[in-house]
Amino acid sequence: MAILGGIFFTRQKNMIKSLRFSFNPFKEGLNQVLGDLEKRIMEILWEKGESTIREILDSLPHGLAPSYSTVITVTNRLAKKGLLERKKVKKTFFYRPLYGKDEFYGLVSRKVVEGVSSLSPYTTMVNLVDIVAKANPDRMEQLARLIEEKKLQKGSN
Amino acid sequence: MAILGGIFFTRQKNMIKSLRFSFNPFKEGLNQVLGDLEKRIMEILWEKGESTIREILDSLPHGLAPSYSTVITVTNRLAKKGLLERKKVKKTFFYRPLYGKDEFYGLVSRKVVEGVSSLSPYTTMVNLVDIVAKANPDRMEQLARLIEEKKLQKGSN
DNA sequence: TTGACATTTTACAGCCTGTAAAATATAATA
DNA sequence: TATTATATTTTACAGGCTGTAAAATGTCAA
Repeated sequence: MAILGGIFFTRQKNMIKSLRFSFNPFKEGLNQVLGDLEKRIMEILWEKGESTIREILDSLPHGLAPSYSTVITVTNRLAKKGLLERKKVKKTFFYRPLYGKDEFYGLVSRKVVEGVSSLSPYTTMVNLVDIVAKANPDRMEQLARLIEEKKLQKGSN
Repeated sequence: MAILGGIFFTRQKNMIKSLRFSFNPFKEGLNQVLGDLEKRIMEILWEKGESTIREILDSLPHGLAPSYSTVITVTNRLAKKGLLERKKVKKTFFYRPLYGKDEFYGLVSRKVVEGVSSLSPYTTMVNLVDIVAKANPDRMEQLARLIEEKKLQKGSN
């Protein structure tokens, strides 16, 4: 255990540095990337910014809340997967998201789009255009603008 | 077991109709969607069009090939996941991809892009444009064209 | 009927998420 | 200081996934 600026940091055995996840397109929203409990915990932490296990537990819907130790296990797994930072203040551990919610969405999107683009670039483009056109026609202009901007950007490099 | 047009079809207990998969953007190519052995089997079937377990086994790199029963298990799982059709001719089962390789890539791409778009539409667009610009600058024009076409298409509806 | 070969059943390992009891540590208090 | 309250770590199991394969069962052909 090292002391840094008055805060005690512990390195867990299997601590992992970088973000890890898999993507299930047959689920919805955050459940595409997180399990049910994982998702509920992340949402609490995004809301509160930083919490102890006890606080997380108390924030879970009463009656539907799992046990204290279950929350510990899953929260620690989120830390191992690179989603949370864990720091000890005095005697208690505080967990804090390493990425804001939007930032996290962005990282997931980035990684997934990279992956799917590497698999089949043209198809991915076609699909995105089609999906945007169907779901948010108003975004088409936005997309066109993004492309123009990117082209200019390239030109100026 | 039902007889249809002289071909015997068997419905497995847990036969699943529609395509199912999850996507791991930290892997490469088909391994984003399939396990190692699953991938090798699909590639053999895409190449051969249709095969028996025996043929699949014989097509696997000698020395690295798993046992006959392993191939059965994994191939049947691919059928359950909606990737293969299994039909019995006389006494032997033939396995055939329900989707061509490109078609499969397309379906995966479609589903994944749908999923990630629903999570965060704008970010997904930004990322795709950025990734395309970085990896295949020549595709930028293609993308712009796709958008124009889609806009026209919408106009004529 | 007996083989040879194919298919189904059953099982286990290792990874994942949800679940939680048991064991251990630690701080506050009696 | 000994006890109690609370937090953390360890250990474990279920159920889902892929890889692995033996064992049991089915079936055609000689």
